[in-house]
Amino acid sequence: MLSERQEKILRAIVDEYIHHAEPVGSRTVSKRKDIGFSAATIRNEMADLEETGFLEQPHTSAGRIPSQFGYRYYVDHLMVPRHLNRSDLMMIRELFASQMNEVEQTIQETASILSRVTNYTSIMLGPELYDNKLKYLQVFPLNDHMAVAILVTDTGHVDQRRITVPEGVSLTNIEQMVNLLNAKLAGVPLHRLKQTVHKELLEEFSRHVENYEYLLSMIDQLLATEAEGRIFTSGTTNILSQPEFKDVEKVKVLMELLEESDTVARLFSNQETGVQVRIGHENELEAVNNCSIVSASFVVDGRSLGTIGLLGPTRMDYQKVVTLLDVLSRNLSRHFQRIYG
Amino acid sequence: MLSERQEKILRAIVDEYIHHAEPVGSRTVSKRKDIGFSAATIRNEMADLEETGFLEQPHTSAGRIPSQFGYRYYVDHLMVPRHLNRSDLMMIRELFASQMNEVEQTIQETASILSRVTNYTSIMLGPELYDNKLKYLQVFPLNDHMAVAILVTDTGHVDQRRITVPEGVSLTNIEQMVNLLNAKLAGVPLHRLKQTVHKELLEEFSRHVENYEYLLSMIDQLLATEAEGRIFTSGTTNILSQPEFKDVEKVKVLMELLEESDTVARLFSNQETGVQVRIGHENELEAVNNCSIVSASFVVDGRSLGTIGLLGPTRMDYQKVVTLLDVLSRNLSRHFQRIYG
DNA sequence: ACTTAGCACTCGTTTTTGTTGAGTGCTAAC
DNA sequence: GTTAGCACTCAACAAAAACGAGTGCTAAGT
Repeated sequence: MLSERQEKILRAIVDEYIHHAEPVGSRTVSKRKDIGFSAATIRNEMADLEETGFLEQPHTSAGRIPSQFGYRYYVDHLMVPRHLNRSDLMMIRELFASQMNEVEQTIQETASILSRVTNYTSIMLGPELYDNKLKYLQVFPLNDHMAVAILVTDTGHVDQRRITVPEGVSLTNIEQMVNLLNAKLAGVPLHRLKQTVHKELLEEFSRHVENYEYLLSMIDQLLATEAEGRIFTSGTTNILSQPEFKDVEKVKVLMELLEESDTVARLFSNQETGVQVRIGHENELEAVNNCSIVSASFVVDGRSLGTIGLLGPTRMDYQKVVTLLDVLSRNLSRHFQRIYG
Repeated sequence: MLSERQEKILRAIVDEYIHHAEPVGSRTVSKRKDIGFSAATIRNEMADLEETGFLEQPHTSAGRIPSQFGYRYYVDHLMVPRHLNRSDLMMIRELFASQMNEVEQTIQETASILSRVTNYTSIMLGPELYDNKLKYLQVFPLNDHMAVAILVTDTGHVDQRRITVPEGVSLTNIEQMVNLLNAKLAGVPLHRLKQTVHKELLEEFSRHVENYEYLLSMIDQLLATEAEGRIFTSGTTNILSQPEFKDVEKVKVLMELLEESDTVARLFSNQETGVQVRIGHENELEAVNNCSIVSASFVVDGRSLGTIGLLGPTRMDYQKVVTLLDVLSRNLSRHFQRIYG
């Protein structure tokens, strides 16, 4: 356990390092208002803190920087959630006061604000459409061999896909099919559509719909569950402003990671309630072992609808970021609750 | 005018520099198979080429690098469009052999291939929906105060938006409205929808539709022409592999530029037929004065449908890039022609 | 008249050496 | 238990030296 004085010193060092990105020396700490001890005393404590693993020394004659363990302690016990400043609050107020009907739009703009306010890279995972239920299905023919299919889900998401119409299928055929599908598939989760058709409806089809063999390929195109682009990022370039990423090689690793959507999804998915902080090695992926990821999910009717998160160096302004994500996720939850509820 | 020998030398230098990114010395040139002169002779010619502005010398005792003027001459007169290698050709074949019904998907995947094959950043401008004509309009109510509107255009593009239903508007109202709008707006270009309603249809509305005042706000939401995300990029991180961008600051400038979609659209828009090469200062924007942009547009029924382009350092593999863009744009044109035609 | 070997010279890059100063650990005094 | 003082360490910066790729010029060769 840390003494009160040690905590004071650790907090001071983390604060200092977060803002100046340079090893903190004993003198710097002792000069702070909230510290009443001489540099020498601090030095002794710092040596202890290093021994216990809270601090590290880049080299013998340098100041100390927090270890990842130190950050963890800071986040868990030392930091005081800070109030947001006026202008940031205003931005958020305005965002949610404006009329945003589209889920995607809301998410994208939230991400944008988040990255602008924090100067980190923000990432948002949109809702999994996966288990949304089909509400309505429609097909518009475009010409002899092409048509547009539209799937509306219970949450109001619209999925569209262009499909090719097989030779020998008439408009009436399509209509019949669509009617039948609508009657039978309403309420079925998207990811089970195809399965349901193949297992339960084929027979029915053969009885009610002419030419049904030709229609099969069309149905399959229609019901394919697509790999969806539900990831939104903003402020990717902010990474470039961080001193820990002045080396292009490091930037590259991160950027490439951000381009792989499944990796990002895995990295940011967050089942917990409240704000979650993952520091350095607490992240599975090696590429982000010197980064921190802070995330929070937003919830409608008790079900997680998506996640909102930030990616930055381990030297992250946790105080600010945590309150910000807390506020934003609550706002998002409320916002979507109002739309869906 | 350049002598044949000078052309040979210039070509050699550009080739060499494109592949090794380092100033080319007289010895290196003289050692090439296609050159039959001693280093001393080359040196003399090089001095001349520098005087005429085709070459530059980073400093006194370094080799020469092509000037932007030199690249221009190379592109216009010296380079021989190279055949694509087998594996690249295969990739392209496969791409267009696969069934791609979605315009967006096609474009995105083409961009992806383009960046992988070239190791530059690829950018594609999708079709302007702007003057597509409305084919069909539909509204699905989601609950008492929300609905989804779907607009299908003559080219088969589907636009969707979520709208709020004003207090006091009934389902019947909506149906009436949609029917009337469909009857009156079919064939009107998207960007003139709103205008058309306000100028020509308001009176008609008041006669045929109950509660039409309440519906007005809904119509406006419905017909708003949105700023569309028609830009696709791929391989942004490739920039980071170029030696000319080993300085983070330079990367930052470019990356930030790539995040502004209107700037990108302006930079890449290309009205010409065939492949267009813009070298360094030939680009208006200062931020890309040390970059080259090569682009080609694809065409359906004589109308440009979009542009496909590459962003890289002025030291770009023009031979490869030009043929590649040529092939891809032709393929794209043919592909879309088949779908739309 | 053109080409080329030879050589002195230039200048960025790399290596070496020297200097500085922030910061430490330890000791001894308070 | 706290703090002033001091010797010590070591990265960072700067100056100096060595290196070498490449040039321009000259003079000899064809």
